[in-house]
Amino acid sequence: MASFRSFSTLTPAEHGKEAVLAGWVEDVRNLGGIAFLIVRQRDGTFQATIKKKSDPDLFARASKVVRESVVAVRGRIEPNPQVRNGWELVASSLDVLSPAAAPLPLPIADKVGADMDTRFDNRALDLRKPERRAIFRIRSAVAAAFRSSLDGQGFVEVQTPKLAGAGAEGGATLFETTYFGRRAFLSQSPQLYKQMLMSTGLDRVYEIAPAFRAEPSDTVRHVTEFTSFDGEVSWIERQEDFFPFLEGAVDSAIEHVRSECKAELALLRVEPKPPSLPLKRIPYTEALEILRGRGKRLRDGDDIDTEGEKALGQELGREGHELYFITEYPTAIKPFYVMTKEDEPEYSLSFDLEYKGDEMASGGQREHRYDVLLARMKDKGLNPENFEFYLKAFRYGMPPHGGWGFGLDRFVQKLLDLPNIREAILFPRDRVRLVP
RNA sequence: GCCCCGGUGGUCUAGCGGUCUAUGAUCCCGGCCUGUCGAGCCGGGUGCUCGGGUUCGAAUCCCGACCGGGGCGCCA
Repeated sequence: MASFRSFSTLTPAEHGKEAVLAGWVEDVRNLGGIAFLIVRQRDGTFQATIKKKSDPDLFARASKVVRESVVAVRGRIEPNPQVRNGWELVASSLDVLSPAAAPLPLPIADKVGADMDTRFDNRALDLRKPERRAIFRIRSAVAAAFRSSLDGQGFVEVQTPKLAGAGAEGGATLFETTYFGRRAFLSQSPQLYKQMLMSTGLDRVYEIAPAFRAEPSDTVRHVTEFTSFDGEVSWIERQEDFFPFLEGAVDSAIEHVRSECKAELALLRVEPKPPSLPLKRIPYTEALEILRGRGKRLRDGDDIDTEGEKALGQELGREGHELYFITEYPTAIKPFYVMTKEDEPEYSLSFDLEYKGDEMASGGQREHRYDVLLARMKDKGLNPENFEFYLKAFRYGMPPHGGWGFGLDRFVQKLLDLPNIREAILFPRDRVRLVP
């Protein structure tokens, strides 16, 4: 059995021949003696033409098709310069394979818009709009580029558990669930697991997987379930040693999207700028100086707040840097596993990767020395007993290593200048939305 | 969690004490039209989130609940 054809695969040699094409009816235009069905497929729309004179019954049925119904149209492909594609399907028969109910809960081809909430309540219909689907083709291209970039450099793609028996890094709020009567949590990060792998010989790993945060954040850049692109690399001598993997992956994603998703970018009216490597590195203390120069009051050791982060994005954007690292954050505001600078322990071998003034990734070199790690854990008020499964990996020989956690959804948002991270997620989860 | 703004036909909006048996568009239904491509023209259809209160009178003002948008905190 042959499947229905996509019209974009038709060749000029098929002009003049019979074909059956299926799709969604985007619009029905009945002009009295002639009617046009605008039928949408994955790559666009084609026109089916029905003449009353040649088949009054077909004409009557075609005129009554409810918009967004799925139909199959049989007819002859006739070249016609009057039509947008240069050809039309002159129909001889029409099957309504799945009629659409009316009215639609959401406009698709109409001239009016819809609120985000209405759209996400009817996401499957919302995604019928080509510009919505374009986002996810690009998202797919981004993930493919990440994979291919790292696969080519000896990385192993891994999957670590998303159900965990213990909380991870402390601070962050975890979703709690039950596991055959025991307490369990949804993973907020693969951090501890990917580090454990560093002790095994799987010394370059990455993972693209969901992460869960039970933080009641209500912003355009937070959701409770997001996709994290994590990487971890062993045998580094300094933090800088693994930066090329991350910036290389990001650069290749932008390049890949620019070359492979031209139609999607045009539809979304965006042109991501390729960065130039290596990306600019700005030490935290320098970032503070820049912000002080703009009149912001900051003391050494203060975290850079959202306002400051945006201001920095503007400042660096002016110099042509959309993507840049902020390095060497104060140790106090970083997790226990971060390695401190040897000469200035109040600062750490850590970084954030910023894109257009928004945080894409954070990471750094990890503390691989068992005793120091244990001490750091206690300093942070954590009970090492709860992390025994993790510490075991450090007790018997752990290479120096470092890595990152990178927000895929957030990256797609900033890449395409989407106003809200939810636009980059098929079925977003936030504080209030759990359905669909 | 805090701050600001908002909830009007299926959808998106105007109205912000009486002139609202509520505006416009889109949509849906019916009619006309043989080349539309944001099709056009004519007619019809569907609505003030909920609960209190103020008032002679509430879509409109006040209080509360629920829901939504944005900002902050937090972070990917």
